[in-house]
Amino acid sequence: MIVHKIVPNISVDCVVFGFDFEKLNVLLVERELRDERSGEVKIRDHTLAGYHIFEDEDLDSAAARILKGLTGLDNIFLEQFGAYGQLDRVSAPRDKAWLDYINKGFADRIVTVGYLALIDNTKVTLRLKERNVSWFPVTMIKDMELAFDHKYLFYEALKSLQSKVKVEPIAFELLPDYFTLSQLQKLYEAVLGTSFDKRNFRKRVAQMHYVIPMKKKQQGVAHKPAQYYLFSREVYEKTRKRHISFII
Amino acid sequence: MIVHKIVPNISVDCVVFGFDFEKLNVLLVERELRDERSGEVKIRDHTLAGYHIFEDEDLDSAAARILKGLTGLDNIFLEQFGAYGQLDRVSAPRDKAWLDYINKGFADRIVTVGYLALIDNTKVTLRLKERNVSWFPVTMIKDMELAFDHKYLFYEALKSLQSKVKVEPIAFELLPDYFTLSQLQKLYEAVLGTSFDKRNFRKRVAQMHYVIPMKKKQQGVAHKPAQYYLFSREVYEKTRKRHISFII
DNA sequence: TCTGTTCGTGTACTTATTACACAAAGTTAA
DNA sequence: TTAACTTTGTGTAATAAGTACACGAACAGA
Repeated sequence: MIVHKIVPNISVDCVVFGFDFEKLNVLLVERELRDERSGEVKIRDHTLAGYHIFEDEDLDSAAARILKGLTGLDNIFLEQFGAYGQLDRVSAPRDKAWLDYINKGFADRIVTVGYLALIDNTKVTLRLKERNVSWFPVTMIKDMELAFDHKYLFYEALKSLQSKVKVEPIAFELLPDYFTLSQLQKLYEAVLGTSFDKRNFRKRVAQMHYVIPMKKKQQGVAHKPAQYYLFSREVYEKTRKRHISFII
Repeated sequence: MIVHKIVPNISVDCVVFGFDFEKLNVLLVERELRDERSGEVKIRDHTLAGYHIFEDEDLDSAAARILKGLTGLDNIFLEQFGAYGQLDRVSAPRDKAWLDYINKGFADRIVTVGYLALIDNTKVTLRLKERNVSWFPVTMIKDMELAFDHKYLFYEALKSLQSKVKVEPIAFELLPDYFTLSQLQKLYEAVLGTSFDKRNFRKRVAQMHYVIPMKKKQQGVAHKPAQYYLFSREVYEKTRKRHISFII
């Protein structure tokens, strides 16, 4: 087994989003510190999925490694949303206590690179419960305690997702290979926190020639079955408008 | 004088853009290494404006410090465009030789945070020649030798500028407080590498109510004098469309 | 006063955006 | 087998935005 040396002052943190066809969720890891003798819980809160980078890996690989460990998945959509180096980002008392406790030789001053990860919920679910990892609706985060500056990082990631989703076809990363238009609409609504008119939304999608109806329909639903669609990256690449001209 | 300790494995690099009313330029620092005895030039190329961060400053401050040193200006528009941590980004022979030469205790493996800086050319020019710093047209970069991975970083910054300029009113950071519509158009054209129809461009600008005509006109030009305009951030903030709905 | 230069404007056509309501196709349960 | 339930899928009319395209007006300088 190869032992990797960590870089003590550089980490990556992944904000992992998933969509359950109802709402947008984020993956968090529970953090718990108990008093050695009394067993009393001293810290119980949540953190993003993150860790230090290794000396022999680059940033993207570090993020991919962390996600692989957490979800078992490779080839997850991963994109940076920023680097964070505030002097006090790791220095709250609870966080210092935690770092003392795990005592892995991390520095006092850690710069972290934030990664946005989008995963297709239908491909995962299983391996999560092995560890104290679970999904939380993004609307719930505001009321939660998060470690370090992770609540701030989460909102940075969400903002980044919201702007990217308007301009790149990344929403499909959150959906299975085929999906209905209602699911697509719910996804956009969940990400952007708005709602759309169904007919107008579909008119728009109809202009995206890379969202292609399949022969398949829904089965076994207690209502008119919906048509399935798929996202074609090839068609996207070929037909994407070189929108050179939407100034603000 | 306070001596700051540097963080040996974290730097920031600034891609500083300026606009001279004709073309888009980028600020580069000349790097020269001569043989100690013969005086023979061993390395002569250019680098971005960058340096290691200090232990007692955050990333944004480090970038601001570097720009202040180079241009004398405070309050420059500064925004991250990414973090770069490839294992080999600093290991080309010429770059190793350089790092040996300056011998400042930098690490072999440096993660850098890229900052995009936009400056109003009319406010600077002076202090540049103090140091071996000068403007280069962005179109010339492809034919230049740049240190480390700085050519790559430059193109990353350019891409980031190109996408941001379509969606945020940051172009104005590159212009003086008042400007003509032709200057604004030339700027968009220089940044995006396209050209626009004059009438259509103006129709568009007319929808941006935060671009406001002033009483002033150009003077002393050998043609019909142009109206000056200004950018109002207040009006922008008030009237900006919450464009919740431009899916791709 | 003539030349050269850049400024500033309008129209006709096509394409997108918005607001809004109801029948059709399934399942389930009586 | 029928009725109730639920979600799907569709169209129109009116407004706004995007595109392609050409010429007179205002100034400096010779």
